[in-house]
Amino acid sequence: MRRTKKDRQQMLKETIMENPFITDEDLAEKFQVSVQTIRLDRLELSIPELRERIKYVAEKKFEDEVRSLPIEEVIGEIIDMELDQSAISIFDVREEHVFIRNKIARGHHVFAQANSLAVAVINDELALTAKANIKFKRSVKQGERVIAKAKVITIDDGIGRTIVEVMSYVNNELVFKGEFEMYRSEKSLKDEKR
Amino acid sequence: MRRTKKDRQQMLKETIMENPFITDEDLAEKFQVSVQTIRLDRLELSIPELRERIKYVAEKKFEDEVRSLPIEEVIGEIIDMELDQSAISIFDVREEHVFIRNKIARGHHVFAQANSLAVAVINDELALTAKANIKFKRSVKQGERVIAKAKVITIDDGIGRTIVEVMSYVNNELVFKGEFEMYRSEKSLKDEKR
DNA sequence: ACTACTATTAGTACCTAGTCATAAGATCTC
DNA sequence: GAGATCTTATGACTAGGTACTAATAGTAGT
Repeated sequence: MRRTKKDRQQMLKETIMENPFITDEDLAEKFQVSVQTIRLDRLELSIPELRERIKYVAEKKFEDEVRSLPIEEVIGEIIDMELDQSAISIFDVREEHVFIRNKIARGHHVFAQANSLAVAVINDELALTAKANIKFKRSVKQGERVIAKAKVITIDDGIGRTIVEVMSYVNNELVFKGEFEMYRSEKSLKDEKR
Repeated sequence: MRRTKKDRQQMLKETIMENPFITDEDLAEKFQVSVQTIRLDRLELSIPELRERIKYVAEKKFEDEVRSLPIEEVIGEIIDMELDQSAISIFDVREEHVFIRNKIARGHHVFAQANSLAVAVINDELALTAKANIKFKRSVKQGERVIAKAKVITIDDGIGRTIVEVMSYVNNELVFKGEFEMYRSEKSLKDEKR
């Protein structure tokens, strides 16, 4: 025994955790034991073989991708939308959106939800944010659900600017307020709207 | 020939593209040809075998992960920093940051760089954005490098607010300007600073 | 010293999803 | 009908394993 079995198995776990691409042969070399010992260890620890490990990583990537791609288009999920008028989206604050230390949501995520909703509500090919005036009323914590409501205030076809107001709430409490001046490339299609 | 060779190879490419986890046997079944034909096709199209494909996906996921974890803390890379005074970060606009249609960077990414730099420059345990007044001067395109410069304007220990101004440039041209009013939990440690 | 036990190593057969090379049959074109 | 291209079959070999059996080494208890 180079070291105790327990020790080796603990290290084996960690080694594979941080590099799932390592073969039994390499592991045997690393721990100065036979390949069979490594296999027994994996069996006891129920660590799958190299190919299964790699497959698992790849499959997770695939899942993540299909999840992140549509979400990337609009931050949060749109639940109501009337083009050039109003829109509502919800956004669940998860681990990846918060500061590690205090679990408070990073400002730019709350902003991103509001901003992308402001972009989405504009009935146009090209909508860009020109200016924004925002206020974070209170901090949002991990686990909370933010409901953003966008309202188109004015559509000025002359200079191609549209003002959108976005209010975001957690449990009916205002947490964020923003006024977005949006640039649009074309005239609004529905001129009867105010 | 069920269909022409070219046709089949085109479809093969697409099939594997959208599901890299498919075996030659399944592909042979799907296209009603022998396994050998599929292998010849892959050879001609230089599509690697199943295991190599899976490995590639898994490896990319690994790269992405180590890249995204530290970057997530501050959007962009900090290249200069004097706490409570100034800071500079760079941010390369890539595919995932732009609108598909026009390759223009989504506003919230440019905002995120500026906002997280404003958070980082504050010499405090807890720094949150309270208000922000921002202007997008011109749109930023995919492939461009945005350099954000943050400057602490005032530190008011009385109400625990700090004003940070962030200017972002592409090739020395101002693309974004923002004034952030930051909330901080404690007094600044260096009171001699203005 | 002998036994009991765990830990380790060795060896074999088998598996999947391939590779490479060769040969033979099928189909299309001229 | 001959050639060229395409398709299929066959056999030998590979990596990185599983599953199982068997032998050996080392330590502890009596």
